[in-house]
Amino acid sequence: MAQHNERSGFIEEVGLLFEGLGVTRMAGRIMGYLMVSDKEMVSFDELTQVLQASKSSISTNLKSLVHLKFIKPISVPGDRKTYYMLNPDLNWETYFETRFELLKRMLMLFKKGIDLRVNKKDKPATWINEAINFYEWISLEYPKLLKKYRERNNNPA
Amino acid sequence: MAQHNERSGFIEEVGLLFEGLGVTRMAGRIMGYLMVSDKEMVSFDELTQVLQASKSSISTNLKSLVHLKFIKPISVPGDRKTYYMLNPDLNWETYFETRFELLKRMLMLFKKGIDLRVNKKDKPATWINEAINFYEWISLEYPKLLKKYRERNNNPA
DNA sequence: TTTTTAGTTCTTTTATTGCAGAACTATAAA
DNA sequence: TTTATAGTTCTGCAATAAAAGAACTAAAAA
Repeated sequence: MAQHNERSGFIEEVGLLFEGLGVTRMAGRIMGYLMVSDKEMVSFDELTQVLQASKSSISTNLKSLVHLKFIKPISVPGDRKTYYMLNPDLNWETYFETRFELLKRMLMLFKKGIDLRVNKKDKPATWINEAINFYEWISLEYPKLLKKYRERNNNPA
Repeated sequence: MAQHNERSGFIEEVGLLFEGLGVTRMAGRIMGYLMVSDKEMVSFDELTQVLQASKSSISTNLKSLVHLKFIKPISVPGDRKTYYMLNPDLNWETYFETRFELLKRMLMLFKKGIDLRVNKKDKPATWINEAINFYEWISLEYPKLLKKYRERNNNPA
């Protein structure tokens, strides 16, 4: 990192945390920099310099962050540069809804597991049924939870 | 796979799904086999054979599944073999609570981000504050949700 | 039209990780 | 005590993926 201060530490932390979230460490660093930069939007070139990374890596990772709707590209007429900012339209509920897909897949799989068993009352069957019980419940409650948040925020007190 | 039937397909599916959950594909296959096997418990050796995998891979993955409390080793006196079964004591609420840790880490990080900003009212600050708003809310609701499930199941109707 | 700027895309390098094979350990059986 | 069984751990290999480097494209500026 070019500058060694609290911010570069923060940027690395975001990098590591986002890495565990499925994007690359570099994508996380970009998010981190956008969060602590004093500018509202940051150019491609600035990112390569401050993150000491290659253009190719920055390019690829910016694309993926745009695709995930984490950031938003800004183009200004008469300026060939593209700027990027944290996407104000990102809503976290929607992001969390993608997690819901995984829950449903898990549920489907457990049900298929039961179907494939000869004995549907023994210990493994009981284990699977308990999983089904939980996943069925959470698959029902999870969207409710997000809906509740959405309502609270769209109809503020 | 030794036998080509619906079950081996299922086992592969579990492998892929669990892979996305942070364990290895092989660990997922073991889970899959334990789910569709007609036996209540399965030996180390049986796993190497039915999954056509090396002893080392099976050994390592069994250890990790035991550590994650997904499975339980069973030893029988007078029998040197160790058997494994789906852990009846696994409770999914507890498993999901580990997800909660990540939520808290995200929240902490966003708060740190705000602290590091000079301007705490501009667009990036607003973006972070919205994230904080969401994560603060879900960090509060998430444990409630799991508690509700626990109560429903410990006090069955 | 030529040159510079800005960024993309393709190829190569490097690091990580899962798995196999083999050597090793412990324990029960012969 | 020796041998066979059951499983662990260490080493090496193969596959994957992130990032760098370099070649390429598009468009504005000179």
